[in-house]
Amino acid sequence: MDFTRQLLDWYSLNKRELPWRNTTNPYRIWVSEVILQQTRVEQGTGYYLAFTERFPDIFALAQAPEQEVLWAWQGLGYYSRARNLHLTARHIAAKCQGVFPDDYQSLISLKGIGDYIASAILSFAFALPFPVVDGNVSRLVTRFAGWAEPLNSPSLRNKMKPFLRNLMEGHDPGLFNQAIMEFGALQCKPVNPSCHSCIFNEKCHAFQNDRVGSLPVRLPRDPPPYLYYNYILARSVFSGKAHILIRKRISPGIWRNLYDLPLIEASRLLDVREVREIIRKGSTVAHPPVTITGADYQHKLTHRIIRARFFDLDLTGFGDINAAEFLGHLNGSLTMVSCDAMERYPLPRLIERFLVDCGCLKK
DNA sequence: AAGCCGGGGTG
DNA sequence: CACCCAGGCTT
Repeated sequence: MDFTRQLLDWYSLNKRELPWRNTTNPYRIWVSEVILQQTRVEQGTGYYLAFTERFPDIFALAQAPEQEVLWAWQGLGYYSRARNLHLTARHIAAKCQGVFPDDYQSLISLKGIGDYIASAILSFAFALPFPVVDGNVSRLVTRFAGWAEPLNSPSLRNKMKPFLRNLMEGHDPGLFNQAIMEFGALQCKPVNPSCHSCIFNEKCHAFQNDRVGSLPVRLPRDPPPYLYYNYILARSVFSGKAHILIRKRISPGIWRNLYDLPLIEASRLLDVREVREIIRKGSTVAHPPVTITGADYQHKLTHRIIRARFFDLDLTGFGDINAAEFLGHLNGSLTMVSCDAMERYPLPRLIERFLVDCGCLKK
């Protein structure tokens, strides 16, 4: 029996029931693939269910304000995925009457759709023979074939697709793609793969040559640099409700279009005296009531490590001093919102954690 | 070609 | 701690 026949048999016995399977609806497939980029199935499933419930078709997504889309994405990370998803939904709704393109060139010209997602949509929704190359597939193939070129090297990528097209030949493209990814995810796992129960272990180059632990080859990354975020929690009570000052991160970079707090970014964490002086310079208040809120936070991203310290600034009783003006020299686009309204704003996990810890946000 | 972009689970 | 996940965009 050939490789693909064995693979498909394995798949029919071992596949997981996942909510985006058993559909040829390109919208649903697209949403699931975007959510699952760089994201584990277990982490993405809940988001997928909530997202498709809130935005059941491409028109619902196109009509929504961006802030709602980002809110649905809150905690998933890589927020440009959500912004691009929204942009492309608006494009397809307006320019294509909501109908998804069914050719490769049109698909990858869309924001947020690259080679992988285009191939996934074409094979799952339209049964066209485009092999997908994701982390699971490249791991399985490099091990099985014994290819030691680094992942993402041109030479490896050049032979990956022909290899897969050859295996796919004569079979259902969507089924083949699902099966090979599932095999990578469940059997040919990144660490401690289940080689002894693997149906391919006799033909697997890595297993036969004791190279499973050293394939695929991944180039080492430089350690991420530290960022130091000194945040101001500017609070005030009026109209009988607690309010805090938040800001929209409008510039390109980390957490674009999400909300955080007035920020003093520096080469280190600052102390109360330094922060008080910075605030004093930008306001008419001689002695800004700045205190430290509690323990520092550390938040790790793939490419940065953020050390965050939060300073409390209680503006209650400062009468008609406008809080945004108070800190306006730090950042633009500041807004005073009630704590009750906070749960409607998309927040990075770091800010969400802090606001919950200090009682400004309920969770 | 290289840098940038989140967050979380696992060993 | 390190590793890595159903990758894509920008420069």
